[in-house]
Amino acid sequence: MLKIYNSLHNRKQDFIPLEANKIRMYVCGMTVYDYCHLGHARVMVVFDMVYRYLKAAGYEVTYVRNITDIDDKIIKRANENAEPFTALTARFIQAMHEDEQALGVLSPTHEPRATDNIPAMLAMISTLIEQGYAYVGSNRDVYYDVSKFEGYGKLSGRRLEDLRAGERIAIDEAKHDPLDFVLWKAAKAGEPAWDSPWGLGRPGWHIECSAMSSSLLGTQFDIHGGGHDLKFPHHENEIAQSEACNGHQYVNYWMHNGFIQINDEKMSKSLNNFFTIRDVLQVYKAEEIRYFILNSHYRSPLNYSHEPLDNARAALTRLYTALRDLPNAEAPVNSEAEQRFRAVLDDDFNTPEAIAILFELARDINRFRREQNDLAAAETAALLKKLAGILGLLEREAESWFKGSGIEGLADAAIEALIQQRLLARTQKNWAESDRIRDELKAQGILLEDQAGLTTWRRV
RNA sequence: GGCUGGGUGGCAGAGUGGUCAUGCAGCGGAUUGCAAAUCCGUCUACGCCGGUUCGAUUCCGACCCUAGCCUCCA
Repeated sequence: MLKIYNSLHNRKQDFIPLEANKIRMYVCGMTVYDYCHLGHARVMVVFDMVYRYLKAAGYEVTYVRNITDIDDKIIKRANENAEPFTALTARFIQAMHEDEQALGVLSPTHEPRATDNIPAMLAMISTLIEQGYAYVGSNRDVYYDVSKFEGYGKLSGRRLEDLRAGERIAIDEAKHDPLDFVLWKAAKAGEPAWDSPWGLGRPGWHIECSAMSSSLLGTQFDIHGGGHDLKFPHHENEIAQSEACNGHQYVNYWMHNGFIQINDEKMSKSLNNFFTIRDVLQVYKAEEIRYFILNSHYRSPLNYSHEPLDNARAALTRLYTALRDLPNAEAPVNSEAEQRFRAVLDDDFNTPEAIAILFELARDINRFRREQNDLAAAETAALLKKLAGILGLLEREAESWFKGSGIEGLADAAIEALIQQRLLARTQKNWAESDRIRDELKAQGILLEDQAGLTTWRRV
């Protein structure tokens, strides 16, 4: 039985989909005005893992992740660059897709863009106005009236009085209440704008998710995910909009992933302590980043530094070592290891425990090899690959992990030639020459390993 | 101030009312020409103070420290 920690109730709950064997899931995606950073990588990878596991668990999953391609930051950045905002967003959507592909993130079922869904947003805003949940402000902006929605604050555990007592809410004369949020923003001269019953303007941020999720998944669906910082106000406002508009519960299970931190502080643009995915890919392999993310629980904070990434490299090397040079085989069906693997993922996606099971399998494989039980080794390796694949790990060939691209440094053929020379020396028990060649290669980052009369090599 | 979370061995990071996380590192052994890899064994833990209990790192309460949200933010 799958259990999910539901942020709406702050506890783990049995997961029961609205429709048997089908899951409808929505995740808040990126605002595309810059390169994605590691925090975005975490959302991508975490929910990609969720998506993969739910499918592997036999569900038919419809996964929607939106792209916010119009908002204040986009307009500002486009103006700074003196380019149309559409050129800016097209460029960063492309970059985002490249980053996702590098990280082994599967494409969602749908990837709607805000600018393609303005009519659905207008319809929703109209309904909210008709039903008395929204009003047109003195500045022609349309606002949501939070006082009209009884459940406001239920996701984030806040009460309106507490929020009003806060000192950080900007005073805005156009609003009835400082907590009211904008649904439609009237355009200033020169800004991108769409026509609406309230004049030219653009949608507020929150309305896009409400409108697009409803369009693609229906007015009520199973899982809604996003970064922890979106819980308030973004997700709270989505609930207010959708439930007021549709008159029933919006989302059954809310999932929020924890942050990536730098020196125990949140990674963010304002603190200027962020690393883009492509920065990190200069130093670490994509699979190492993926391992780093999945080796902690998705709700925990995750501190970024070279140590856990180096650790990921060592850990993946151990796993790929177990897989190396084994023939293809059928994975055993419904093994004890697989059952435990599924059980820990059923427990709110406990990926660190799942990874621990992968290491048990690696040890089993190594034992079988030692016993010369090649069939059992190959079958266990197939199981290891199968289970790791649910996490999006160990999907490449072991040899390519060890030998890399070979673009830099010694060519594969040159390495092989030196290994042949060394083998000759070894048959003559010329250990000095043998060790000299091994040291020479080591100096160029090539590690030789002699086993059972064979010499294998890898780049380190 | 209000609301959420955390504090685990040298590091990272799970978990549990009473034998084992896991990976890296360390130590001992096997194997190896020597290594590497691998296998076997092994040492370092549960912020602090009380309470419940036969027994708490795990439950409860106080305290200390810490992160996040309350403003755009994954």
